[in-house]
Amino acid sequence: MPELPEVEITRQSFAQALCGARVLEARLGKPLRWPLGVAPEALQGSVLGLAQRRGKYIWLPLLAGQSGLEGGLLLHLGMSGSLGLTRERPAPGVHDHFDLWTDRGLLRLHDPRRFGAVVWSRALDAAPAATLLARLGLEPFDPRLDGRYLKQALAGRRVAIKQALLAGDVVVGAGNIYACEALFLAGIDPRLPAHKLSPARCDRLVAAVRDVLGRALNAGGSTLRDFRDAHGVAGSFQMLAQVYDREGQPCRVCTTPLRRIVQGQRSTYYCPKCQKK
DNA sequence: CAGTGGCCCTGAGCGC
DNA sequence: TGCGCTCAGGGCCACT
Repeated sequence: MPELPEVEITRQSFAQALCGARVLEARLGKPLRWPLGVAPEALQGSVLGLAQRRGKYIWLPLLAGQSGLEGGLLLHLGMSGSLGLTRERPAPGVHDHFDLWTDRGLLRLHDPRRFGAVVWSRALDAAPAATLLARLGLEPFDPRLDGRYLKQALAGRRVAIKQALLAGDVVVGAGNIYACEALFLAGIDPRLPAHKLSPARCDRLVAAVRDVLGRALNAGGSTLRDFRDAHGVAGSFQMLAQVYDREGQPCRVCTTPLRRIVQGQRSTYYCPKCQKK
């Protein structure tokens, strides 16, 4: 479900409300991608700081308060995760795998596939958080990101541009849907070897990534499926997918039937006419 | 080093 | 209605 816009909207939807909240209890369900790394009881008494985002990770600072542990939780929603913030604390369902019960309500991770994670770390710049974030590329709206940077970062990389974008070690945030959409907007064939992008096309791709992610953010997260923020509020549907999940359907620009191919075991959708090598 | 494929897990959708 | 198959918005890791 969640690419950068969805993660960011999720973060925004609970960050203020929980900043300053005291942890009363933490509970784990089934194992997630990685172990929490600390006994849930140890989180009791900590005070939550303001949640931050890096790539598709959310960092929830934990301040020691009177009796708690100092550090934070690094959260990832994986493919199917979502966070909910509620006043009450209903009994957990089978797919509710992490609860943070505070004096301001319940933050609950719901994640059927369990590719998501909640990992305790003593600091954002200490292991294990720092290790997980180490290989991330620039944030899409980082002013240092421009065509020149992209060109240099892609130098010597023979993988297809779609896969380079998805890898997240150059720019973070564009997952499978938005990577397809950005390449369509930029008019670039997803199979093009990354190092072959001209400087002009690097400029266009940076602009396209920002455009797609920015519009999804403005629409309140996605747009494309069933995303809801931590209050259960759905995103608006202002951003129609141009190519994603539209195999065989006419390109909205030129009416050519769109194609689906597989790259790195992930589906790629593109327009064979609008997107060039 | 860059690139490839496997894998973690559950649920939805489809053809038969 | 049920079964078996494929696929799904992510990303780490082992291996070549």
